[in-house]
Amino acid sequence: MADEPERRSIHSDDGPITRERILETALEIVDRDGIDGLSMRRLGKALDRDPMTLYRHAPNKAALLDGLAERVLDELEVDTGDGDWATQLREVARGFRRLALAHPQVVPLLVTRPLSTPLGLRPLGTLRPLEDILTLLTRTGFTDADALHVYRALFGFLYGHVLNELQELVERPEESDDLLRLGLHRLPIGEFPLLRGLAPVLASYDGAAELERGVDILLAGLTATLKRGDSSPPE
Amino acid sequence: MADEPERRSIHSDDGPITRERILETALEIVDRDGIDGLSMRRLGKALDRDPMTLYRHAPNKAALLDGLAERVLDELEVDTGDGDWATQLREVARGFRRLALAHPQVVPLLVTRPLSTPLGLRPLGTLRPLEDILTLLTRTGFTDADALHVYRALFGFLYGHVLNELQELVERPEESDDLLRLGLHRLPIGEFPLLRGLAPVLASYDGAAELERGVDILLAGLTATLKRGDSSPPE
DNA sequence: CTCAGGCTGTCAACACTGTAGATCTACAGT
DNA sequence: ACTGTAGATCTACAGTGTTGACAGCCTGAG
Repeated sequence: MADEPERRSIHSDDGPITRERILETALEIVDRDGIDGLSMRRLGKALDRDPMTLYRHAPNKAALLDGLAERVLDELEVDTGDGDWATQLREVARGFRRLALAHPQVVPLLVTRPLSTPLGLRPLGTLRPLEDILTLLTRTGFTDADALHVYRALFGFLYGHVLNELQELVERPEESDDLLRLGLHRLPIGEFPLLRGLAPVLASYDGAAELERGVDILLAGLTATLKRGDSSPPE
Repeated sequence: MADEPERRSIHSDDGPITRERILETALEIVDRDGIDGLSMRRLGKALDRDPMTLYRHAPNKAALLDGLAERVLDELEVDTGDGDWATQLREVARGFRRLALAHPQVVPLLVTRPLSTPLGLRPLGTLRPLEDILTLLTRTGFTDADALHVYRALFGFLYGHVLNELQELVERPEESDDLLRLGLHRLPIGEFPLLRGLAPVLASYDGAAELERGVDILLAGLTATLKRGDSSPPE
């Protein structure tokens, strides 16, 4: 793609480091080795540069992690066209889930990083989905405030669902018995009868279906609850 | 409270270290200084013991963090008596929120730690709420599987709500203007008109009310969605 | 009583972490 | 040609989790 005629350094990599490239390789490392696998030194080595170079492009490691979360969240697309708001929200939910499954190791960052930064000071990329959803909803008749509430409910549920699904994901494929595969065998039968009984259900967890069901519940609840008040659009 | 006649060591603290005491002071540290403020050495110092002592009671720092999450979650009470399931769930939601607000620094641990451990191998204390809610729901007529779905929906939403609320919590009290206090002033007016316009609403965030509204939506959606199928209870 | 074994606590050491400070290089503008 | 500046590199420091060897105590067996 990029092959500059002049090479300004001994390095085999092309050109000076950009924030983009840093975040990209950082994402690779995190995707592969988890968050704890990312250290400045390792990142530097992966970029074939001295680790200290990174501090020219980010003040902190924390800032770098923020950037990572932003970068991943940037891939979330929100259709702000004026279609059916319900299906649009559903599409957002699916997109978010897709994102989370593509980068499971980043999800803790995604849901946790914003805790450290006040809303207004967050990277713009992080706020884009919020603004998009607000426009999407207000366009179809929601109050600003109601739109905000819907956003909160949706992302509240999304965060939670994704965390739940990622938990459920851990398995031990070598075992065939559900109880064993899930590690439930160890639970005292007397104290956890229901949980143990649910082994087969737990074993056949379907995240996509679970999400759809959740969104169903949410949308049903939303239309039912918001009906009293302003002009909430139908269907 | 405790003043043993015989002192078995030079230390001013009483008796040998217990896992309980470790987790307790660890919780204090985390509540005060955040998760990053907790190191084995600091914890050791707080307990007036050599840091290495801790490894007699926990194999890892990770295990210690797990224990912390478990300890906090243990405070969640679930009324498994046969009352109105909806209000019972609502009470669980309130309890969880109370917990999160009491130990905001632990919340990331709470929602994130289980990701590393398969469900069945998690500390029993962590699974207790799940089992309790299952009994609570099945007792009132839900299918096992449906009860599980309800649990998932509820805690999905709870996790998300709590994360959202804690984000919203950050403020800067020195400012009086909402835009400034939230740091929204910096946002380009052209790109984030709605978000900026919502400053007053954002500034007057009421977590409790937001939770209630969320639970309203959830319960409304649940009763509406689960109605087709088995015998879902009324009310 | 003596002795072994197992907890609990302590110490020193290792490999690593994030990052401050100084230094070096190379290019841009006057 | 000189300077300013931004990027990159090096060194060094304080702090991290954890391993392995060692000392003391308590308990139970012989």
